[in-house]
Amino acid sequence: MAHDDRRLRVLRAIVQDYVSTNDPVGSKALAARYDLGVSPATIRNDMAVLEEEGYITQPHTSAGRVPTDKGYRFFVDRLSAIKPLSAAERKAIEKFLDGAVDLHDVLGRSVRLLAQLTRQVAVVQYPTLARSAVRHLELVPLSTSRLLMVLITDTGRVEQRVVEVPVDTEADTVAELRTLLNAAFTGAKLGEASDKVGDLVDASAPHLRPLVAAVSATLLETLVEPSEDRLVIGGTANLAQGSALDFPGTFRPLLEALEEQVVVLRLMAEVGPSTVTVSIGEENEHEALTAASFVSVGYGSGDQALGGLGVVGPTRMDYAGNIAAVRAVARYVGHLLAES
Amino acid sequence: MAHDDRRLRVLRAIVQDYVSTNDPVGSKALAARYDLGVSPATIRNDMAVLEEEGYITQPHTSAGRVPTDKGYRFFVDRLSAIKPLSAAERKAIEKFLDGAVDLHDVLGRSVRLLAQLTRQVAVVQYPTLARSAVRHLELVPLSTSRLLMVLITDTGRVEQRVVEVPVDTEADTVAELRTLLNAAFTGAKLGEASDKVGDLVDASAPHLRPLVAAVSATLLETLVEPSEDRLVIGGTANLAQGSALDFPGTFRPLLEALEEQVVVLRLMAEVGPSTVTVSIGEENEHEALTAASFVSVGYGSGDQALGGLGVVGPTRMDYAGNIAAVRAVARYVGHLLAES
DNA sequence: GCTGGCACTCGGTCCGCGCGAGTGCCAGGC
DNA sequence: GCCTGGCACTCGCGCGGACCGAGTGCCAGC
Repeated sequence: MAHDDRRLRVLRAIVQDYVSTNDPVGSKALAARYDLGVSPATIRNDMAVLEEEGYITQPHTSAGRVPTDKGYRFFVDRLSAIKPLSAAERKAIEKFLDGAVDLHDVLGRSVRLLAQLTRQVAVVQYPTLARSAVRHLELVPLSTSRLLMVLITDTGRVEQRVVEVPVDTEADTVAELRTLLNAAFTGAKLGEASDKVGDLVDASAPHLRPLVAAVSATLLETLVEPSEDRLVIGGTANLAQGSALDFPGTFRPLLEALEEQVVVLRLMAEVGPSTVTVSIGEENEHEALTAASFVSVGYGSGDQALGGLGVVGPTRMDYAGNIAAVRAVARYVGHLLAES
Repeated sequence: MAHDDRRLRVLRAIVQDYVSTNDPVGSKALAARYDLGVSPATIRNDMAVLEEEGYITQPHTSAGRVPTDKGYRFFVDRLSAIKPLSAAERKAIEKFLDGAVDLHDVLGRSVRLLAQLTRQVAVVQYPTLARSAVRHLELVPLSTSRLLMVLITDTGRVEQRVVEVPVDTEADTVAELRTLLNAAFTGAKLGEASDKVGDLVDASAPHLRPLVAAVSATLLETLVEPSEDRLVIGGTANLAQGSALDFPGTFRPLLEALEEQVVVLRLMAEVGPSTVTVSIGEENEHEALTAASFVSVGYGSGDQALGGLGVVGPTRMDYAGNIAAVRAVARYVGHLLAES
């Protein structure tokens, strides 16, 4: 009804106002700045209801209202149209990401870009190995009993491991082994590599078997932590902005949690491609993030995300803008990775 | 003389006290806590001299004294014995760095370790490519006109670049090319690679020449920014510690400068192996660092540093401890890199 | 040349007060 | 029935003054 509708508009106005001014917002200010068509007194009544329902709260008596996590959640869920980026912004994105020479460069630029667009802390995950495919597997002899295995994926990741081989190995054997392994693995998703290993060992010539087994084992090891998950973080300077205002006490725990990576990776694990996930304040399980919001999305062209990226900031953030920015950057990153 | 000697002891006591308490230190407190053998009044006289000479200063009248940059410099230059790390600390270092699987892992652990030992922001530079030697050069055909060049160095760095080749190329040709390039470059320092390129092109079979030229050019491109210099930063949370106390205004500019990397890299460019460099406050050219000190050293077993590492913190830091920690970690990193 | 004493300075903290923003409630009007 | 204007009330914030104490510089005496 018209009733609820107005209340929604009031809530929206409160969120917008608070996000931009960082001051608890009162009924008079609302009436003055937003064309709600009613008097402050009416707005007060609505605000009382909104407060009772838990969408807003007063920091103290005789102060204005501030959205609660629930209020932000409601607001975010009703964000009808994602505001598209301006032409200038799109231009900036292209210009920023263009000319990246490799994966590291692409992700480094992305994180800087995202931090700059949103003025928040940006986080970009490397493409997961499990969902990448083998482009090439290289073996470099280090000594007769040690090989350097270098895995190159189609997403541009490179992992290297030293393999201790059980028997002394000559150059010819290594070449044989390399050919065999590449024939078997090139083009295969790493997540499915473990299925192939058994058969591959059985099917190899006897003198290669222990070698195939050793290298395959090392290959599979790259799929577990810590190498599997890597993260680039940027824009932490943005935290120092209104830190005192936005984060009670200090934001040290937040920085620590970000450096831990684990926390962020867990959040990122849930993201799907093209659907932006927003988790707000107390919705975050980790304690250090209960005053923060996390906007994230997967990137990658297929149906399954190769990795995730997002921004972390105070719950008092420009959700519409950040969602748009995160989505746009993810799309570009997806394209760039598909291209190379 | 005994005179100057006592004054030095007073300065040292002031530095130590201020570092540990973060309070401007007065004559009475000094006399009480440090066994200087004289009364507060005498200390006051010494302090007046030290202030006149520019080693200490008062934040305001009726406050205690605080060391100036010059005071810290003097103190650092007279740090007679570097206090060795405790056995427990050495143990911790070994334990922390042990089991690293690759370069990324080694440097990531080092930066965390250093941040933890010093409670400052830690910075670790990747080994410079120019001073690394080629371990292997791999070429993976992407299409008939594009090759993926993967450079693997003896320091564990891996760089990849797409090479657009001028003519369509078949698998056999690529194999030839790979053999040729590896024969030429394997074991060579990258810094000296440019000398070889000319001769190599001339000496190659005519059908390979444009390919050799293209790949060599790309190889040399890896030696310039931005790929040449990479940095890992950790422990930024430590900045949030006493930030308000240690950094006037906010420490935002400092975080920004760290993220820029360029500033730190320039500082790092000057470090030599085994000689710890300390630059204090205003000695740093970059404005954001004028309230900070930087303790750095090169790592690497040879006579020339492969890269640098260090810590950044307020001028009010435990120089002796940080120097010891930085040096110890650098030594371990050097060993680890030499091993693999 | 060191020491104890003394007067002085001045920043930090606490307290009390007035201001103003903002609220809740109520009676009246569309 | 819902909105509106009016009104009394609450309470955080900012300001100014007073107090306190740490610390200093100076000086006379040992």
